[in-house]
Amino acid sequence: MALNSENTLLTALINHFKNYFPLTGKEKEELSSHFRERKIKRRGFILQQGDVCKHFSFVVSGCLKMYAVDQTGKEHNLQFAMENDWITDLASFYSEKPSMVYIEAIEPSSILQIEHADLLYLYTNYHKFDRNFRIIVEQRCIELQNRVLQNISASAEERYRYFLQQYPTLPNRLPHTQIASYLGITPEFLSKIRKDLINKP
Amino acid sequence: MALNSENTLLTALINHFKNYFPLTGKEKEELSSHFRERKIKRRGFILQQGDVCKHFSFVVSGCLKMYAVDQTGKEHNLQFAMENDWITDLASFYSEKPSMVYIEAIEPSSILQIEHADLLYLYTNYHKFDRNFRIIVEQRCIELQNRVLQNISASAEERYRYFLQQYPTLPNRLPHTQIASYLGITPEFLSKIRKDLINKP
DNA sequence: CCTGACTCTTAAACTAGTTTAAGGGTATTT
DNA sequence: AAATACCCTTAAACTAGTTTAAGAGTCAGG
Repeated sequence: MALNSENTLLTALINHFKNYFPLTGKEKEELSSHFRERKIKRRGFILQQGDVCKHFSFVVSGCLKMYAVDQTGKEHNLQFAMENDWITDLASFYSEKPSMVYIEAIEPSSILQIEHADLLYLYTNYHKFDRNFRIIVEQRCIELQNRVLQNISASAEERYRYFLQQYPTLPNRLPHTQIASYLGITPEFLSKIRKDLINKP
Repeated sequence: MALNSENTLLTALINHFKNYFPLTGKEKEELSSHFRERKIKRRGFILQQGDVCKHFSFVVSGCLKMYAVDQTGKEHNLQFAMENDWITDLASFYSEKPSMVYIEAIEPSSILQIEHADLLYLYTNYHKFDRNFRIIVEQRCIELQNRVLQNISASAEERYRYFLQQYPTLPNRLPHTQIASYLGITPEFLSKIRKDLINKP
């Protein structure tokens, strides 16, 4: 497939890589031949528990969530992925074992996906893809470590304030139940926190 | 510096890389010229809050912890690093900004450290280092995500049981106050959990 | 050998967060 | 247009986890 300026999804990805080590012409061509565009409907899944996670996905537009479901049926949100975010279940993707989580679209979304074998091909043949994905994963690591720190040291109210700072647009884009699930509290208690914050912001 | 079989610290690192993409002779030589051995006393620091984290460290023996200190002076353990673990404050290391955390030896430890510029040199000149560190960071990411899931979905008792599975040797090697700090609970409550577990294991 | 600094435990009083239940609002489906 | 499902809030009763305090055990240092 030839590159052209009308291929807006792919140009979003190429621009994304400009934040790291920008791609050469040949590397861009490899992107276009190994990434596949996909539109996901609201409530559509790109991964279900029990399946092997076959793709590393880049979100061009929309919003997805990754979550685990516990024995009692409750959902626990591990990640929201919006424009220019990556999302995959790393544990399942590399081990090729069944995943413990779901990845579901919260809004209608456009994504670009690469399959496991194709990503390995890029890693093997282009130093730069190993490097750029190293950096992408490092940044995810930093985010996760901050979140762990919040979880072990901060109250629910502090965690919510931090969430608002980090994702200012999300409370308008998704139900509060989803945010409560991300913070590790009940929707009822989040409602109380929000009421308290109005009185003393 | 020439490689020889007496250099036990470095051979531990070379063996470690055999779990990923094993190193060539030349790459091993680069290790020996860019990693520096260090012995750290119990309670010795390799990073203090406010300093820039200058090293990526590989633990050959002993045990270190990374922790943040909150406004009230309480410590919150983010990571324990034992034999064959890596430890660094990624956020500070790559941004070269002051760190928010401490890294301190819990036991007398032997480590191998590489400086920021030297690691960039290895990344630039050897595809394999970018690749191996990508994999190392991915595994850390998987660990952190599991820990986040525990934090948002499981009770303190469940988290402690999971901790025992993951680090069976640690309760013998370090004070329980350290474990409580890692789990995000008070030492008093951990004590209660331990009592309960004896009665109904 | 003694002292002081940590560590672990127990227990009572407290607080942060959950559960259960109910009511009203707003989309989405039929 | 009605019906259903979902979402948000409130409140009362409950439970998980914290705080404060006190006592006993253990270890390193003078």
